[in-house]
This record gives sequence, C-alpha cells and structure tokens, in this order.
Amino acid sequence: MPDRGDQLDYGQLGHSLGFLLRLAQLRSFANFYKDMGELNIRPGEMTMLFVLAENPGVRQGVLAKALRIKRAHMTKMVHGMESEGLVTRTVPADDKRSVELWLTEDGAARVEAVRPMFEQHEARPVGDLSGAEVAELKHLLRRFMGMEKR
Amino acid sequence: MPDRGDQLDYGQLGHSLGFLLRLAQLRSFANFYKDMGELNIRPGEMTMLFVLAENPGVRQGVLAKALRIKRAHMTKMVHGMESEGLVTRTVPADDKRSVELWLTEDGAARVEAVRPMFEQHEARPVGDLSGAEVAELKHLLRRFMGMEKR
DNA sequence: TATTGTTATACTCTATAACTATA
DNA sequence: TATAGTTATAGAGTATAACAATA
Repeated sequence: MPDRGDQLDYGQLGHSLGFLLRLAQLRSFANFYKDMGELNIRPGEMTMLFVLAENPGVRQGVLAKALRIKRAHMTKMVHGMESEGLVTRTVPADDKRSVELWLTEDGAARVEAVRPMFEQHEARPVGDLSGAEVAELKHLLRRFMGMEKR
Repeated sequence: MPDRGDQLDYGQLGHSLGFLLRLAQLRSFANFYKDMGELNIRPGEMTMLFVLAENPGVRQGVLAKALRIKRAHMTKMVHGMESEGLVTRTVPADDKRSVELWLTEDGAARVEAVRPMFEQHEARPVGDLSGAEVAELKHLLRRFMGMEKR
C-alpha cells in the first residue's frame, strides 16, 4: 500500500535549501503572472527595464553579469528589446568593443506604466507570512547573496 | 557620467522577493553543481530519484504536481529514466489510465550513491549565514510554501 | 464528460565554442 | 594575448493543444 493518494513526502528534500528555493521561486513567479499578467510582461523583461532605468548607460556585459544571464543570451535579449524600440545601444569612444545600453522614451514610459502594478504586487501579502516575516525572509536572502551585512 | 564601472544598482528590485528568490536560486544551483558536479547529476533528476525513494509507487501525475512539472514534460523525464534503467512503470488494476512509478535496484543504488555527497552539500556553510540564520531562512521558505505552520 | 498519460509543436532559457574587432 | 560582443548550435525546460484509453 505504498501510494498515499495525492499526498507526497518530500523526505529530506523538504529541508534542502536549494529545493525550497526552487519551489519558492516557482510560486513567486506564479504570483507575478497572476498579479501582472494582464500587462503582458515577464519577470526577465521587467528586470532588464527596471535595472536600465536605474543604471542608464550600463555596459552590456556588466548587466549580464549582474543578472546572471550569459553574454550570448543577453545579445539576443537586447536586440529583441531594441527592435521593440525600448532600448538603444551606443558604443563608447574609450572602448569600442563594448556597448552601453539606454532606455528609449518608450522604454522609460513602459517602466512607468508597469511600476505601479509592480509595487502593488510587491505590497501584496505573501502566503500567510506576516509583514515582519517577509521582511526577515528578504533580509536573509540579501545576506545570502552578500548584498547586506549582518 | 552614467556608467559606474562594474557596479550596478538593483534599485527597488533589490527588495523584491521574487527577484531575490531568483538570484538565490541561481546561486544555490551553482553551489549544487560545484559540490555535486562530479557525480554528473542535476537537481531535477536528483529530486525525482529522492522523491521516488520516499514514495514508492507514487502516481505520475501526483509526482508532477508536487514537483511543479508539467505532465507532458514528466512523461519525457520518466521515459528517459526508464530507458536508463532507474525507474519502472506499472499500471494499477483499479485505474488503468494511471501509471505508478518505482525505483529499480539500480535507481535505489543511485540514490544511495548520491545521498552522502548531497548531505555533505547540505551541511556546508551557506554564504556567511550562521547556522541559525540558515535554519530561519528554511523555516520562512517552508512557511511561504504552506509546508509549516507558525 | 472528465481525467491520465501521451504526442507534437513552439518558445524560452542555457551552455558552449568559434568568430570579429578592439584593447 | 585578452576582452566585449556576436553568431551558431545543441540541449534543457516550459507551455499548449490535441489525442486515446479509461473512468
């Protein structure tokens, strides 16, 4: 009688940080689509736009490294967003190998169109975690990433 | 002077739970490959094997739902592992539509071959988080997933 | 009618290596 | 020699819909 219907025991995986992060990320993305889906935007695209709004003229490779996207893939993403008229690329005089990225007016407008709904999404309750628990979770994740000292 | 070299400001994304979970998951997978890479196993495959070890005879659809894998993709994964001789599929008499999954002897041996290194991996320090912080992080993630009450 | 697994298709993301132009 | 971006290719992973067998 091994099958317990629809119940499943994660075993020690249920206490594996990697597995928990994987599940949590999937749930988080599902929440993102539920809240933001009607804007027809995806997490990766939104990340790019927001980071460019915050870092105008950032070099393409720096962006790729910060977002953990491979350079080859970044090329495709950037060209895609360029052909959508959201970003422009310039080659700086002091290093003609590199490319600087800038939001176009349309790109900046897209950011401002998305931002309110994103902030609403971020402010929404997270499962049945209290506000303090969410803050602590974010703090620990930032510590994990080395983005914050104790 | 918009470019700040290799520094990049995540802006409000740096406090977005979804973005932090995304970064943390990427780092966690990188750690997984660093620690376990020589076993030539990937997180998804290991998860399948461990869950089957804990839940012999689980129905394929139940497994797919628990691991957030689409049924169509699960079919491919299961057939792949079957052709590697790691799992077997049986059709229960009481519902001939469904498929029950079992580890083969080789599959069970694979689990036991991987487990020690996995436990070592899990025991390793996580960034510069203290043990108590890691425990709290896991607790909050489990709470987020509804796997644990307050 | 609904569900389980399957097949097929398309798209996204990832990984790798070779290439160019510049440094 | 090394680096930044590009191109090409292959492989995972994901999403969707249509289908057969079964409930």
